[in-house]
Amino acid sequence: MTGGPDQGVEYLQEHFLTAARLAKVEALRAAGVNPYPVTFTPTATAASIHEAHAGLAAGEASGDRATVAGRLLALRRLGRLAFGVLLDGTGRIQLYADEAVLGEQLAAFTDLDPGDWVGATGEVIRTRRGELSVKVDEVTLLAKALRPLPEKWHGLQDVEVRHRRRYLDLAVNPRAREVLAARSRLLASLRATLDGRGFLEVETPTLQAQAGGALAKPFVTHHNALNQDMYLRIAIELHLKRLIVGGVERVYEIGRIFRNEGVSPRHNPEFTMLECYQAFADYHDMIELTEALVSEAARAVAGTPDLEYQGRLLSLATPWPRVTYLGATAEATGLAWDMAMPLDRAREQALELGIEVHPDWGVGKIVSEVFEAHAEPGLWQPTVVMDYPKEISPLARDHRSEPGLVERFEVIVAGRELANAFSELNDPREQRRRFEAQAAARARGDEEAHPLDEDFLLALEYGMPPTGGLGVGVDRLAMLLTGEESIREVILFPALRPEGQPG
RNA sequence: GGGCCGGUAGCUCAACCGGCAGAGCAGCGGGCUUUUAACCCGAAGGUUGUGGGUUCGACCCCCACCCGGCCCA
Repeated sequence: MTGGPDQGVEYLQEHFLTAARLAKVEALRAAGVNPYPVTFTPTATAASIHEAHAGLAAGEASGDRATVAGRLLALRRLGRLAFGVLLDGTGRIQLYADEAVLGEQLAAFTDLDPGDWVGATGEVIRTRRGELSVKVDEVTLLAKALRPLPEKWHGLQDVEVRHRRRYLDLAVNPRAREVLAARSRLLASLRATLDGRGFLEVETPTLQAQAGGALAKPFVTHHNALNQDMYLRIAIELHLKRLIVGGVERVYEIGRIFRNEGVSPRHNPEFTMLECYQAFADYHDMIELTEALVSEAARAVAGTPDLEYQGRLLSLATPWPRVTYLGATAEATGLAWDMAMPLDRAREQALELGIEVHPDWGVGKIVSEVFEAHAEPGLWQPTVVMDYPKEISPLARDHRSEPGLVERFEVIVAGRELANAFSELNDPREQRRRFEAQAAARARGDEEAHPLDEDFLLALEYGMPPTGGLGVGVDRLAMLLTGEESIREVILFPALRPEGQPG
């Protein structure tokens, strides 16, 4: 890749493209013009002008004056007149510059470069060719760009550069702005739905002495003053439950969590999770809440629950079908599975299906591997999969009627997990036993097993009311609602390796 | 971690079997008073990701490495 950060001051002075812009900066300063003035006050936006003058006929002048500010995307010079394309936060508006109006000042306009930030004042007109424009009588350079913009027609195509320099992607590719805006509407919708139901939004620690609440490997860091290793959180769960213990009966957090896993089109090491907890609720209540959150978000972002994803129809319209975990696994494999089956038979069936079985695994863990490999990928339309094995769910309450299972569901959409929820385990002694089983797995070398969290147990011992809890993968939801197949397209600055040093 | 594909001018892309590395846009000079991928004329712009190797000669073939994309585990 060229034009990288390795190319500093010398590059700007030596390269013919940037040298030309530097020369313009110096010429402006010599003429007493500040190429980086302190501020500027526009009176209109591209969108407000288009809205206010939609009815203006071609060749007509509106009589209205407007001051706009934005980035110059293109400049077309035609002798004694010129046209510019200005992009502001709302869209594009044409600038029309005429020597008959500007006189000597036309040069100030035609000396601009695409990429420059510009303010312009003039009458709103529609040109003979029908383009709504500001007929410029005053132009101000707001910030000089020293580097050229990517190609105006093809935009910026290189995926790596689009991600490393997202500002360029946003400047020249309208799609980048659309995705950013869609994600913003998604977050606003999630908050509105929860706020409307009386949930309080909180922020809990991302830097923790112990990383719990999920089965995943954490990032380790170090606190110098305390001389202590710390972990970046892998879930929000355990702190929000402490708040439920304290009597905050409806609480949520939308926050970043960190998992030390490989990167892929569907995994970024840091990603955004919504978690919410509701006292006096169980997992049935959380199904309804999940449906509300997702269907409202679809309406806010896409305007409809009926989407197209990866070329296939995908309807988020509720209610979603409910299936059981064991039932879905049985249907996908043609084999019967239950928690009381002999371990040997579970192993044999898994091996038949090509699943490699670890000797420490119980029936629950084996079934979960089978489910993930054979059942989950086939679930395209949103499906509520209920009643998970206890062995893989150390924080969920025992099922009220099914031994060996817990009251937990996941929503699977497009073959992937979108949401995960439980009737929360609130018996402190049972929670301690679950943690102890996890600690044993950890001692056997399972790096993803849950650590025993005494501080969380202490909280539970003061009493947590019956509670339903829910986690929703916000990035995955953003992907569904925007039709993007890579998580890197819905994260503004996805994790990338540092660029290699040349030489 | 493994396999496949890619990295050429600021950007978007060419370059046949190994034989002088090109174009469009952007930039520079000139022309042009209704353009919107403006147009016309002219002159420029390159460590072909990095480092080795083979060869009379390498963008092209070989080896290693870096970055990215896709697939698999």
